Amino acid sequence: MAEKDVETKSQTKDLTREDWLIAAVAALAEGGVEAVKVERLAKSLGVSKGSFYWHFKDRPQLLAAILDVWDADFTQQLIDNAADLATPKQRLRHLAQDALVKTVYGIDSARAEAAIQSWAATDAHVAERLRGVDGARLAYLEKELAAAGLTAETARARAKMLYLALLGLYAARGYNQHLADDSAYLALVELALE
Amino acid sequence: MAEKDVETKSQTKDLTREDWLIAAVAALAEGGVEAVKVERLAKSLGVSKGSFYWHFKDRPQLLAAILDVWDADFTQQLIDNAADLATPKQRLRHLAQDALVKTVYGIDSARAEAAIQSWAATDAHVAERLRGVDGARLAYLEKELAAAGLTAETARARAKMLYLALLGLYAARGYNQHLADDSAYLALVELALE
DNA sequence: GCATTAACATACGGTAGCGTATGTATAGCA
DNA sequence: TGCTATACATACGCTACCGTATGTTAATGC
Repeated sequence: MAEKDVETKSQTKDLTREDWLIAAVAALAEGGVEAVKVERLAKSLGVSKGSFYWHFKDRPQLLAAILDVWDADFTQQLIDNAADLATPKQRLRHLAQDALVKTVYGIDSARAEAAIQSWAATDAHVAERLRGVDGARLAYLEKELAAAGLTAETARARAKMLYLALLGLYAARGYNQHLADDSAYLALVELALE
Repeated sequence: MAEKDVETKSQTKDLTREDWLIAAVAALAEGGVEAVKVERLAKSLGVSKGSFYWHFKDRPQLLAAILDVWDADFTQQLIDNAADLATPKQRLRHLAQDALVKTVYGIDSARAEAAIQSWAATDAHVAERLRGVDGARLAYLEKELAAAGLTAETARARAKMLYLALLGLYAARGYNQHLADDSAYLALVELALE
C-alpha cells in the first residue's frame, strides 16, 4: 500500500535559486542576518543543505544575493511607482504611503530594511550599499520638496528629517506597534510640506 | 602613581561582575546581541570563562543584567540631567544635546540603543522593556512641548515625530555618519517648537 | 535503453559556543 | 600552619553551524 508516498510536504517540484533567496530574505526580516543560516533555511524549505550548495557557492554568496534582491525588489521599484503622478505633493504622499505599507513576496519591507540596517552596522560592504540607497532616496526627497516650493536649504533639511523619521519608524516596527504609527508619519509629511 | 592602571592587559586584579557587564554592553553596542558571547568576552578580558560562570549563572542572566545596566545608566540619567533648567525649550534643547553625544563607560549610547532595538525585534522581553522606556520618554517630550506652548494634540504628534527621528538617527549612526548628522536633528527640534 | 545531468540526500570533519565538573592558586583568618 | 572561601583555569560533552565529498534519483537527450 502507501509505502513511499508523501512526506511532510508536497515535494512535487524542485526548488529554484529564487525560492532559496525569498526564504533567506524572509529569515533576514524576521530574525536579522544571524538568522540566515544554511541548515535552518534547508529545514524550513523541507530539503537538505545539499540543495543549497547546488544553487549557491557558499553562505557569503547567499548574503550578497540577498542584498541584490533587496536593492532591486525592495528599493528601486518604490520611486518608480510614484513617477506618473502630477504634482510633487502627490508624489511625496504616494511615496510615503508606499514606504509604509509595502510588502514584497509577503515580506514586510520595513522589517527587512531594519534588519539590513543593523547588519550594516557590522559589515562594511552592506554599509556602503545602504549609504548608496540612502543617498538616492534623500536626493529624490530633496528634489520633490524643492519642486513643491521649498527653498533649497529647507528642502535639504526637511528631506533628512523625513528620512530619519522613516528610519526610526522602521526600527520601531520591530517591537513597538504603537510607536510605529503610520498616521503620525503622514502628518509629518504634511508638516514638512509647509 | 600607578595603582589604578587597570586597563587592557595588566591582570593584577580580579575582575568584578561590573567589569563583565561593561564589556558585555560594549560588545552589544559594537556587534549586537549576537556578539555577546561568553567565551569571546572572556578572551577580550584576558580570562577564561570559568570567571564568567563564577559571576553569572548563565548567558541569559548576563543578558538580563545588560538590560538593567542600560535602563539605569543609559536611559534614566538622561531626563534627570535636564531637570534643573528654567524653561521647557531649554530643557528640550539640552535633552536633545544629551541624547546625541552621550557616552557611558566609554560606550556610545546611541549604538547601544540601536543594538537593543534590533534585539527587541526578536525577543519579547526586551521589546517590553524598550516599550516602557519609549513610553516614558514620549510622555516627557509631550509634557515639555505642551509646556512650551503647543496644544495637547500638536504636542503629542511632535513628540512622536521627534522621537522617531531620534530613533532613525540612532539607527543611521551605525553605518551612515553623513546621514546621522546632529545639526539636522537640532534643527528638527527647533521646527517642532514652532 | 543508456548515459548524462540537474537536483538533491547523506555522511563527514571541523569550529564556535554553551554549560558542567573539577582542579588550582591566593588571600584572609585562626 | 592549616582551613576556608574567592576567583579563577582546564577539560569535557553537547549542539548548531559551515563546507566538502560522495551517493542517489528522476528526467532528459539521443
